[in-house]
Amino acid sequence: MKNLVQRDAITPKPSKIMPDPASDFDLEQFLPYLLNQAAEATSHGFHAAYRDRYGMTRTQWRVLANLGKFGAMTARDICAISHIEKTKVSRAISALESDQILTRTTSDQDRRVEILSLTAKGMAVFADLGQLAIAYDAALRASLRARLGPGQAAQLDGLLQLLTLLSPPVTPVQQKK
Amino acid sequence: MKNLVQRDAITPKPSKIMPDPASDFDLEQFLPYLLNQAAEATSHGFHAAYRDRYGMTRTQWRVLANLGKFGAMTARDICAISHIEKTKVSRAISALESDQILTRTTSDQDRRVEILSLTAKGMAVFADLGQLAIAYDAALRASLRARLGPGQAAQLDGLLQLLTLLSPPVTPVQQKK
DNA sequence: GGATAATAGTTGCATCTGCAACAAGGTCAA
DNA sequence: TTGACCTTGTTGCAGATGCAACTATTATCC
Repeated sequence: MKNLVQRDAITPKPSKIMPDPASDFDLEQFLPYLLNQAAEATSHGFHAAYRDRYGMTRTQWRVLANLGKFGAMTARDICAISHIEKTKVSRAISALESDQILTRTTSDQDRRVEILSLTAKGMAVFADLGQLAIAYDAALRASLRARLGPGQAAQLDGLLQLLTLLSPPVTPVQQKK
Repeated sequence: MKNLVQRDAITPKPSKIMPDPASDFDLEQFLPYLLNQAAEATSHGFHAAYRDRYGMTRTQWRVLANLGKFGAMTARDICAISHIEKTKVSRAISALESDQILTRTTSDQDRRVEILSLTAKGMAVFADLGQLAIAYDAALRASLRARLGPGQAAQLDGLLQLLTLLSPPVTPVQQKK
């Protein structure tokens, strides 16, 4: 490895002097990278909605959206459904509780568990943001369809869901400790 | 909205008492959400690689990958290519410099600009992580193809790139101030 | 029963992040 | 050349995050 000196000090392009394993890797085709780019780009546009209107975090918005969509459930359920870290969920719940968006009730069957349900205010906020989300999503998909035709665009959801399901088990790069 | 009390105290399923605009919104079809899920899931698997081996951040890894792939460039270029916030890039660069992964040289033409180039060590690290990334990506895509057939799987990259390009202009939900 | 392990959720702490404000250099025109 | 303005990159700071360790409760199994 010692001989890999600054390449542009020698030749403008990578020379064939020695096989360069790094050059096989193309960032722009690396799936995690592409997904992150697309996720950041699309999320950022909607960020203003929950932030400016209700001072909410992305995590808070997601917790709200899960409760709004699926009804009362526990923090654990939200973690399982959304794949968000439990501490993130825990803190989002605290914040949403202080803002009177949701209430917690300790379960009778299992007193470790707290059942979360939206307040009337929480439901109203969800309804409001839900409307905006629908519009935003529709605009995104319309642009996609306009450029790709309905066929390709329609497959996106399935691909993404599959990737989400697939990923945890897929060959971990290296043992975790 | 007042009459929407805790639903499970009344009926197990949402009643039809009043039209509920929120119910039109389906989180599981919201593109930013789907993308984030997939991005988090796939990125997390690779996280261990750059973290455990080199103590690197996701941002640091991306800056490294860009420099490795495209050669010497400025912080601004990295921002433009990767759509990462400039402060994030700035701090990643500082960290990578302390770790002797890259060096900065002030440009002669424009002394605001700093040209970043990988050191020999930086190239070695990039080569190492690049190998792992290729394997990881290949595993992901193989699983995709196995479940969807080569046709659909092949379209994913294009869809994601398009989404990334498309997103900034797409109807901002609300004016930013 | 009672030790042991598992589970739900929280907290401490170090680090990372986003945003606004900033310094330093460049551009351009009158 | 001077001043208004743009651009590159950094910093201050408040807040968000990840991870490990923790409490409280329930489950398991001898």
